Amino acid sequence: MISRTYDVPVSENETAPAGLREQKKHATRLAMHRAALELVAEDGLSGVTSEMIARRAGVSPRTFFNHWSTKESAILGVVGDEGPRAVASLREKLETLPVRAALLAVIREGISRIPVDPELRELKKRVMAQEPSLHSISTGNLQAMQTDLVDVLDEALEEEYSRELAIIVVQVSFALTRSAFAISMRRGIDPVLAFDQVIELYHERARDL
Amino acid sequence: MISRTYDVPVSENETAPAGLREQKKHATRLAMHRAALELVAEDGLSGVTSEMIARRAGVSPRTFFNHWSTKESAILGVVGDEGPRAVASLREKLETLPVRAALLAVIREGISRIPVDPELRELKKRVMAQEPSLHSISTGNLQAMQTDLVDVLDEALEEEYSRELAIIVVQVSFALTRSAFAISMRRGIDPVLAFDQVIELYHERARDL
DNA sequence: CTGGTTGTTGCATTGACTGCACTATTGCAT
DNA sequence: ATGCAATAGTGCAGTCAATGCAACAACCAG
Repeated sequence: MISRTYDVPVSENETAPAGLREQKKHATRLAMHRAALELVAEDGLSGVTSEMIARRAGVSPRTFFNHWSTKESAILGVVGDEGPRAVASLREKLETLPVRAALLAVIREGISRIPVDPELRELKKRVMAQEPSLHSISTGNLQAMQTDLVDVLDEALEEEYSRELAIIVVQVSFALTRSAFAISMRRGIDPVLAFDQVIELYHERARDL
Repeated sequence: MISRTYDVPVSENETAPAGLREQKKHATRLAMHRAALELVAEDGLSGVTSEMIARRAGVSPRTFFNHWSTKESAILGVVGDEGPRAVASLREKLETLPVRAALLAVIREGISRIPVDPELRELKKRVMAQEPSLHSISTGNLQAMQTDLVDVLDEALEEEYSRELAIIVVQVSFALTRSAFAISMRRGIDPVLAFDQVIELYHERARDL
């Protein structure tokens, strides 16, 4: 069978300790992610090639692209397709929660699933600060899922302009998410914590500006 | 002097009829933009190369990249750096308006500056619908300006957590902008009109979901 | 007409990314 | 333990986006 590209999250505390095979694969992935961050921190995004990253991680250039679909996704340590999980989770929560609350809960869940390697956080913080173009890419990665969520909400809301409302609610919620990431990076705090603070600030103070 | 990349908006009703030179340049730009949209509508983003676009537009491949920094920016007909103008405008409006209103006014101003070619709107609508990855890129282009606006607001707000509040307000405002573009594309209506509707929906209905 | 400016082009090059065929490990069943 | 199937890693060749550079052509101002 053909080897494919994964783009699945990097983490140590992954579910399933699994076999030796999985472990090695994961170690390779982590090595590449770390190498990517280190190199970019040193020489800047444009000063680093996929080949350099591969070399420092001790793999062939081809292997690099078997794991990451782009150079940038290796740097960001991205984040496979959360879409399906998010959709299911949203459907479930909509049975007991109002729209906005349900959506925010789903997002919070997603954020808390991001692995937090204390070693890499500082590195990533520095990299994100010095390479703004990565921000767009990072947030772009979320975009895919948004469409699916809009569909779910559109279906759930049975009002007039439900599609428009769904779009707005999803966009605004992800705006809060991006704010949380920005603040989390800026202050080096846990993303979930930042998210909670953002929600509070938004409700208590941001509305009457 | 060296030829540089422009990435400046495509429009017919541009300020300054200018000399023949300007006219030709503009015609070339428009031809490329149109060619890009047409080709992508026909064969999809990945089925189109920069060379094909250049050929259909009747220019050399090199000229293509003299005008557009990426293949995608030609498709989107992107929009040069509105940053400085937006910053100045925001500073001015902050003297008479509250933060959120000032920001929204600046954005509305920016949207209304986008040229609206009825011929191309339909084409673009189709392309955007069938190529979701362009959405991320389109919104990514706005991201650059956001940082600057955050700085201005941070400075203007003299509260605690002013930076955090500034981030949130800007992110949310741009979320509304993206919503407006999405809806504008979806229904084929004027972006400014869509923006106004979004603002109203947000205030009147989206808050209590 | 003339010279300076600016848009256009060709050429060569780098680097991201992919398909394919092949090797090397590992997991599993016998 | 041994052999087979599945999957991770590799090498290679190729496509295409994007850029620097130098020559060239069109325009514009005097």
